[in-house]
Amino acid sequence: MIDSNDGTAAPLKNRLLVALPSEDFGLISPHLTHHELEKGRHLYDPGDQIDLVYFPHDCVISLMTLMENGAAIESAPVGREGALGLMSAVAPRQSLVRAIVQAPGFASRISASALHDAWTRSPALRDLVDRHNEALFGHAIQSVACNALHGVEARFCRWLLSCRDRIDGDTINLTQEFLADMLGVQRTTVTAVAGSLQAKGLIRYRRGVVDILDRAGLEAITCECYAAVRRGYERLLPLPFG
Amino acid sequence: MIDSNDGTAAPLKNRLLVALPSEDFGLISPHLTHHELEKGRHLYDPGDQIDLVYFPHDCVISLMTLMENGAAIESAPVGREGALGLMSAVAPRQSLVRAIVQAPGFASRISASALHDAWTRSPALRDLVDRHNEALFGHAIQSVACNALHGVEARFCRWLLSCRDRIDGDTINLTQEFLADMLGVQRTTVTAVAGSLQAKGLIRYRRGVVDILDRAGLEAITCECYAAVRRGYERLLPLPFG
DNA sequence: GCACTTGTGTCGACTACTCGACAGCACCCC
DNA sequence: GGGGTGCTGTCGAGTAGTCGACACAAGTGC
Repeated sequence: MIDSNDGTAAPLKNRLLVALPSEDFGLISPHLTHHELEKGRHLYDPGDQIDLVYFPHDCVISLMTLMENGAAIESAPVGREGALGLMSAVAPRQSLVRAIVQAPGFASRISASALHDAWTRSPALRDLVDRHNEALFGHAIQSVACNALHGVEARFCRWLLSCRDRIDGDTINLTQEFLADMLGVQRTTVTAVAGSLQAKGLIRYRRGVVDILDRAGLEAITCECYAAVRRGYERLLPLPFG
Repeated sequence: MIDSNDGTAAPLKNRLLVALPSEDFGLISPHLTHHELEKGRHLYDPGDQIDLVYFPHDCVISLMTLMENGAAIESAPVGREGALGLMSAVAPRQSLVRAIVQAPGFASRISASALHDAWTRSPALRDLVDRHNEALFGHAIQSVACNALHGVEARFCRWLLSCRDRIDGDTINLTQEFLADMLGVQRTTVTAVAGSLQAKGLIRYRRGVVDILDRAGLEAITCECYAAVRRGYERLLPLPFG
């Protein structure tokens, strides 16, 4: 448990923080604050200086690549298996993406400068940062292939499963419109796929809410990319998903 | 110029090596060897331990994500703006991808352990590695979006331009079959697009060879991703492309 | 000069997804 | 409880790209 900025305490679910040896965690814990992130909040836009690093506990942050025409598509999600802005622990960095809170929840936050100080003193932290960056890169390159080769249904399922791995519970709050943006497809296509998955009994949905009913069933029809990325995280990061 | 392993000398075109201050370069230059890489050679497969790091001078290495069905699609290219296996300077790493020589040419090579030694002693080298990894990540996430949103013609042009930036000359040796794999599309689609570009006078091609006739014309019909990635490299790495 | 291999052109049926439009329903607010 | 807003369902025309098949041409080796 860690102290919250509003006086309450909350469970420490972020895998990176949990994985740090206690003496190393002690270097950053005095600077960590606990925050509730509301859905839809923009944490960074491309070009923004990364001055705060977020360690999600039960929220999901989407890294969105922006196009000139205003389209924004998810390049990678960040949840309890990782952190947002971790590259700035090494050196000051600007964000390459728009980071938005896709699933609301709690995250621990630290200033990039405090994290950098700890980074200079903790080999364990440096190792963790390297591994995380490698896993995130692995996620990105798998998605490059996935978006070129796999159909919308498989990617839809992959997205749901990835999200599910990072939150508590089987209920995801999102509209079809939002998911269409994430996947870079038309909303009508999402409607069609969602209807088909519901007909198969894999999910149930209503206005702005999707319930996962049959996780194994989703895994059966998603593409190999889901498992490949997950294996990548599990290999490089000390602890499995929740 | 650097000495080659066969007694000849060759120009040092790799931007990372050129950017290193001379005292830092001195740390690695005794361990660098010069090699000619033939087209199609597999330098790494997924899971291989990265024991050698390659700094291309005028060749291009494709990082290919492999799928279970044997499909291999390019996630990112590496040329004179970067290096293959640079993450292993920080700590031992396994390759996530298949790395193949797409355009033949020369590269300098160093063992991962020698590079790591230099890395521990050279802040300039550490900075360069970080910047390179960041730029490569930027490339990957742009490609995630590009593959989801842009048509084959735009991606075809983007690929040609990216390749052109990393070699000397306007002639690229590749078959349509090979390019179809790179882009993750059918060969017949590549034939159609190539024919259309040739009809517009932008390229000329014959069996296994593509000549770029009108680079500006290609830039006009490629997607914004080409320029975005190039800007990313130029911002993070010290020197512009050749 | 001939056979062989390998790369390219083309055709046609098919599918996945786009894009615009509009109707209807669910939920929220007052 | 009624009105409005925003989410979802659906339709239809259109397009981009798939997939298999086959003919042909250009180089390669002998």
